[in-house]
Amino acid sequence: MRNEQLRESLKGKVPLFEGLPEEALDEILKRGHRHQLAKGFILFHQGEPADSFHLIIAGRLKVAQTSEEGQQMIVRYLGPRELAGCVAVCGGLPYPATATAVEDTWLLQWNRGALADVAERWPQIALNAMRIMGGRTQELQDRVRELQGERVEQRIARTLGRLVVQAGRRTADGIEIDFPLSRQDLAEMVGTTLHTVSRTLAAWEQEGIVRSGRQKVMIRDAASLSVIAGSGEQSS
Amino acid sequence: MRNEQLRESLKGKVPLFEGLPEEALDEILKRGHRHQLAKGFILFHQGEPADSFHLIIAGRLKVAQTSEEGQQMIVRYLGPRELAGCVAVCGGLPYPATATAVEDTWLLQWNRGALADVAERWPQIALNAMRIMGGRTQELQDRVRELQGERVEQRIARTLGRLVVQAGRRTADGIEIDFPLSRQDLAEMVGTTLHTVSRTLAAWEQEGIVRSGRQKVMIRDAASLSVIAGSGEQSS
DNA sequence: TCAGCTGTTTGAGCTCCAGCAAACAACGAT
DNA sequence: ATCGTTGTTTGCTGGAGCTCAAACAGCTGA
Repeated sequence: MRNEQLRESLKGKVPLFEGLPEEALDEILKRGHRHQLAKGFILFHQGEPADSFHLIIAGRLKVAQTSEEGQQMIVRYLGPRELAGCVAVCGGLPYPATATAVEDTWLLQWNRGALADVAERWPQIALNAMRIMGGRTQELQDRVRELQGERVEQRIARTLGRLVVQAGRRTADGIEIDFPLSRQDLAEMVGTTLHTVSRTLAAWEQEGIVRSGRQKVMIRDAASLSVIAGSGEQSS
Repeated sequence: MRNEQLRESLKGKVPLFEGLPEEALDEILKRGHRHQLAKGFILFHQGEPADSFHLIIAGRLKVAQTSEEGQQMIVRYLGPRELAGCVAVCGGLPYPATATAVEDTWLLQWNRGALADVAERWPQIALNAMRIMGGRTQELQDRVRELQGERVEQRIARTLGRLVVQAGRRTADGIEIDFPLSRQDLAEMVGTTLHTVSRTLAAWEQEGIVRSGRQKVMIRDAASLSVIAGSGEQSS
């Protein structure tokens, strides 16, 4: 992809660079390093000092945290135009989680110094960064609340709903989650076991709400799904 | 309290103002408005536009979030030298939660404009703000992981451990949580019911790990507590 | 084509803990 | 002192969902 195309494809759509003049965007993109990561490879490890952050041009990353006892949790998936490592680099903290490519992924990378430079020239970037971090905090708070008060089925529905927004691809018979997503992955996002996820999806498949296969989920009836997400299905 | 005493009591201890020269601290404190909030009163409501943020001089605030369905969750308690509303104001977002005084509380308040001013003069403040936000994100991630993988007893132990650090007061027979904390409150922090909290504390009281009364918890054996927090007590 | 691996399904049992209920205790106000 | 309010204790019951187990299916590479 030529630089110009790249700029076009990103213009006005990257939250971190929102509100910047075009020449700023040009300059900033020029300073980033292009970079590729094959499916399955790790971009950074939890606990490493955060010396650079990454804008996803294409592909998808899984951000996951592991506790000392070995239990894993998926923090989120990141897609095109989203940032990996932004919270850590801005805060001067180690990476709080491990980022793995779940598809072949193209990135644009800046180191900490470059960020400081451009943030000084265009303070809007610092504001944007804080807004992004605030949004993430908000999301995590919501997730804690859900874990505390909602049933598993409801949480699976919510999680799928979010994935539809973040990574849904319209197809002939529904909206498909556009990257390989196993039952185990879904379980680690929701806070349950792959067994329960499997059973739940099977039940929904009966009702025609989803269709699913090996590492594939397709939503056929988003309305029903959001009813379940909102209230936890009190039917038969 | 005179201004000078105030400055002394805060110097070098407020995370947001870390690394600032003394004259900066002076100037900043001068621009803040003193402010008092009696026990039980609300500082700000969830959803309100965040136009000011607050440094706690003395007292304690409860930060809680309520979902549309009415279920409550306590995000955290804030004590002296901590900031309320910082994430929201910095990010230009509405307050994500409601802050209530659980004791008579003295505050120092700045509006958004004042923050922008001082952050422009001393950019270190912006960096500190981001580090604080990053830390909060980290904490919330840990909490999500705990909710997903740990038993209630373990989570209660962890929560008490954190409260000891944040608000523990050494006394003759142990460390007491230094503000009124009901079973219900603890339950909303942990993600369980007051019944389970009550039962768990009763069991621990048998073993001499805690002593508790009406809105009071005292830790007598912090070591045992952290063993439970770390591994979830597999004994008889 | 077959073997091996990884991911999925499904069953059975059991446990943790939420939900309901009712009594009890501490505190504050009159 | 007494009453009402608010917080706590404790028993009982049921069910959601975790755990263990085993079979099954889809993909990959030799």
